[in-house]
Parts: sequence; C-alpha cells; structure tokens
Amino acid sequence: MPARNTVQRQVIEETLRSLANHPTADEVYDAVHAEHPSIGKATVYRTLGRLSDEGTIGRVRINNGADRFDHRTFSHYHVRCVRCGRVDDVMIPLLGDVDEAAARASGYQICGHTLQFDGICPACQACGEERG
Amino acid sequence: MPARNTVQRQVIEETLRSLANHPTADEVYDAVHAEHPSIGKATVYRTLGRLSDEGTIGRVRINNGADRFDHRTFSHYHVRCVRCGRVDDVMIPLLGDVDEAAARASGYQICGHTLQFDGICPACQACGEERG
DNA sequence: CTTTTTGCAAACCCTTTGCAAGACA
DNA sequence: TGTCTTGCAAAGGGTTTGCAAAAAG
Repeated sequence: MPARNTVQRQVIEETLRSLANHPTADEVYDAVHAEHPSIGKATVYRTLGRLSDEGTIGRVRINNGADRFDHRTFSHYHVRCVRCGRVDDVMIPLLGDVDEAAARASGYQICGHTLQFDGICPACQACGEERG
Repeated sequence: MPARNTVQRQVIEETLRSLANHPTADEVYDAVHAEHPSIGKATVYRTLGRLSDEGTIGRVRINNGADRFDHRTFSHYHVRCVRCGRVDDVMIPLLGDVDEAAARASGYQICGHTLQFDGICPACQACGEERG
C-alpha cells in the first residue's frame, strides 16, 4: 500500500526541497502555509513524519530542539551553533566501527547512532570575538 | 556565591544517587515527592538543572525524549532501547579526534559532541525474538 | 466504495517562568 | 537583612491525536 499522492504531500515535499539549512517542521509549515493557506500544521507534521519514515527525506533529531528535516537522505553528521541555533552538515566519514564496539560494550543490538556536534558557527565567532 | 544548601537540594541530590539507570527529572520528582510531598516539581527541575550546570551531576540529553540525569559526572556515551526506552551506558573510549575533524569540515569552533546509540536492549531482544 | 489523508482544535509531554512567601547566610 | 530558593499554577515549545469531512485509488 504505497502512500497516497495527495496535493499536500507534493507541496510539502517540494517546499522542503526549496528550503535550505535543515528547516524545522514549523519552518516548513510557514513556507507551505504562505503559498497554500489551507494546508494545516498537523498535515505538515504528519507528512514530514511519513516521508522520513519511508526514507524519502531525512530527519535530524536535535538535542533539546525541534527536529529538522533534510531533502538529502544520505546520512551524515550535524553541528549546532550553541549561540544562534543554526544547524549545518559535518561532512566527515561516518564512524564505521563504533556500533560494533557499542554492541560489545552494552549487550544491545545496535541499529544506529546519532552524533551531534556543538560549537560556534563562523558568523557567531565573528560577532562574538570581542567577548573572548 | 556558592549555591545555598537547602533541604530540597540535599534531598534531590541524594535521591538521584539512590536511583539507578538514568532517571528523568520526572522520575526523580516522583521519588522525591513520595518521601517529601511538599517538594514541588519546579524545584526538582530547577535543582537538577543547577546541579548539572555546576558539574555536580550529569545530564544526558536524549533525542526525542526527556533529559536524564546521572550521579556520575565523567562523560561517556549512551544507548537507548528503541522498544522500551531504557537508557544504558556505553563504556567505549571517547572519540578523541572527531571534534577536530568536525571543526575542519564545518568551520565551527567545536566545543563538544553527543553520541547516542539506538538499539534493542537484552531484555527486549529476548521478548521479541519470535517476532524476528 | 473502501481506506487513507486532511483540517481543526484540543491534548500531550517535557520544561520553564512569574510571583509572592519562605529559607538561607 | 538582603538575596537566593521554593511552591504553585500557568505558560511555553514542539508534537501528536480524535474526529468528522474530503479525497485517493
């Protein structure tokens, strides 16, 4: 039973593709709603969830913050700026062997990991230099 | 100005030490409140926050879930069971050089990282075997 | 015609906050 | 005393859900 191809689904997916820098569901909703005022927030949340469940888009879970969505689906890591909240990609090789190490160390059957960096983005570094 | 040594603070810290397996703030509150019904939830949240800010206890931020607190303060990684939500330690060596690699790759000034594993805990593996 | 999806609003979880009363130093 | 902390209840951010109506297949 493939997902139904509704107008909302198309609009949401296209809008996500048009947005850069890992929008939150709310940001996607704002953009969608600006062009299509009849599309509700619950639909955006539900549809983003379905799209990421089926692997069409990516979902980036952020510690202590709203989830972010990504039209790119290959897995990669992210940094979040602790000053402004911006999220960017970190294109380093995926950690290959930690999952096995974690499995051995914990007894869990590991199905994946999330690695999130925290730091200060270039813009905030520039603005905040005088403060140390 | 050191923190004031209130009864609540002592109770909360002791209760956390008595609880195993990374309780959430709410779980700490339940335990605290059972013995000291007058201690309110806001106090538990505030106090756990202060204790972790000052480094007396550890805070584990969980993707899509309540924060968990830990009386152990040395940093280590965690796994979460995707079936039952249980959180356990993963005692593998800390990743030493990823932060520099991430800094180089992103331009951020990296101040740390969070690595969370997802998996199935031994108990759930046993219960769920017949389901594949 | 059956089943999924939508839109709305209300509910939900986790956490923080405003404020006056109370406790600490 | 001066200031930090508490307790309460209300508010907040992010997300999910119940339900009837609408749309997809």
